[in-house]
Amino acid sequence: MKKKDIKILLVDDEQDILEIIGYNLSQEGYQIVTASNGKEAIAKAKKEHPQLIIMDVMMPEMDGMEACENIRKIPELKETIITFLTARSEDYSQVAGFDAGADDYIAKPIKPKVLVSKVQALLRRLKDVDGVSSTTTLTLGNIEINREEYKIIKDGKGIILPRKEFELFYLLATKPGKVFTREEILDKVWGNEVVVGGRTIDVHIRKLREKIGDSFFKTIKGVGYKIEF
Amino acid sequence: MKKKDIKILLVDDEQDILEIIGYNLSQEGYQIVTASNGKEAIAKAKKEHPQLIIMDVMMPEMDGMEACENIRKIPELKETIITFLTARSEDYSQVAGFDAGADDYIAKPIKPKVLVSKVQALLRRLKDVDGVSSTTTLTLGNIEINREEYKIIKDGKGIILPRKEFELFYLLATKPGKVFTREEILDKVWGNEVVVGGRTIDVHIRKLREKIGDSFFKTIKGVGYKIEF
DNA sequence: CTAATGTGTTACCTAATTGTTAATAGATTA
DNA sequence: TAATCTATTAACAATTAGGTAACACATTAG
Repeated sequence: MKKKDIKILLVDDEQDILEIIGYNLSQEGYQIVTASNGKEAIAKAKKEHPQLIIMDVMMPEMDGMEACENIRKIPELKETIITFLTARSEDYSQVAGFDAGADDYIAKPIKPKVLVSKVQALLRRLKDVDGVSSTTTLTLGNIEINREEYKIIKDGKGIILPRKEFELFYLLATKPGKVFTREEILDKVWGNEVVVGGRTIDVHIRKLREKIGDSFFKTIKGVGYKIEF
Repeated sequence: MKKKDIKILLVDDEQDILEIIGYNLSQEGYQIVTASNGKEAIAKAKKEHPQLIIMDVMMPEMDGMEACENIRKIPELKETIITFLTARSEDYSQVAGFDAGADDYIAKPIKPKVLVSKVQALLRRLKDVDGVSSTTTLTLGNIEINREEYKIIKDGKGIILPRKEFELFYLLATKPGKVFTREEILDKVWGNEVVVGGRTIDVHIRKLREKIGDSFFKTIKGVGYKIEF
């Protein structure tokens, strides 16, 4: 999904804030929709199906919490990320409207830069922003890979993998059957600047074979590795 | 807490505004106390212990900011919510106000209806306004987390946690199983601008492990921490 | 058949990460 | 004001992940 396909709903009763935030985010290429109270927010959310809602907690008519609860009840908006704008308060737990179903919060006063990077972080959860896939759970056969929990579940049993092994396995699992060349693997798991020796990948594959099962990993000589099951 | 037990201190140098706001809020059943400058505000705040202070920024003698800072220093008034009245589109005052310890601000010109609902939203933090309980407890397994009292109940026994420890535990508990990166933890528990040393999180995790039980907390090396039970 | 090339395996080293304790400064409470 | 609590840091210990060397094994070309 491209940035310009992402719609953000801003909800605040103060025009100023809507303008400032709206300006900054539209500069980034996002589509902006605004509402100035909870009721309006619900209506717009229904109509526009935004991917992200940034909403003030304190608002007349219907406050953010309430609106959030209502929005959460709408099936089409299950995937929508809702984040609150809250007056500063020291405590995370007080502020985070988790019962209401919020995903995150942003504390006032708002610095545009912070806001933008926060929004980007939130949207990273969505699939393929700018081509970078970031799905959280992969399932292949009897194996489940949970990125959020950093673990895999095979036949109901959880297996905890160290970071590199996990990343490697995860990479291969994103496209079962596809052969990943060593170069590709190095690039994606190790990063294109790191230089490692020639046996490094093999050793990691070895460990995966040990932990997950030899049969899953196929070596294509002279080319690379793939996963099969 | 009932509405009529809630005391609101209004501070403004214009008699008209005090009257209008005062009238509207007392109509709602709140107790109103007024002051016409910063010094008076501090005195009344000390004496009356209002739950909420609505204060103009621009005032003779001592302006709102200064008064706010002073009030914040008074221990008994730690819980008091302070909100400013500001002329519209002075985002300067927003930022500065928060620095002074304000919780929110209301922009002039003030529409009574908006004001009333905003006040209600602000007071929602207080327990049981109009009998609407806002007590929320998270429960996971045999552990109950009560964020109103910063305590958790494990196997019937209450454990009181210091703020940070509680916030950290609470954060992890909102999504059991999910791995929270150090970055994420810092952002949410410590705030996005605070910089703390490298061992701070570990130490807090350690204390939680001591108090709640080692087995709940999983370290994912190179990634972060998660709760499991 | 033998050399050349690529991969598998093991054991080991070390650098990065986390755990632990105690000390200190700052808050908070009595 | 003293007496506690908290949050943070510093210093050091423990752990583990990641990487490599060294060699075994396999495959293919000539």
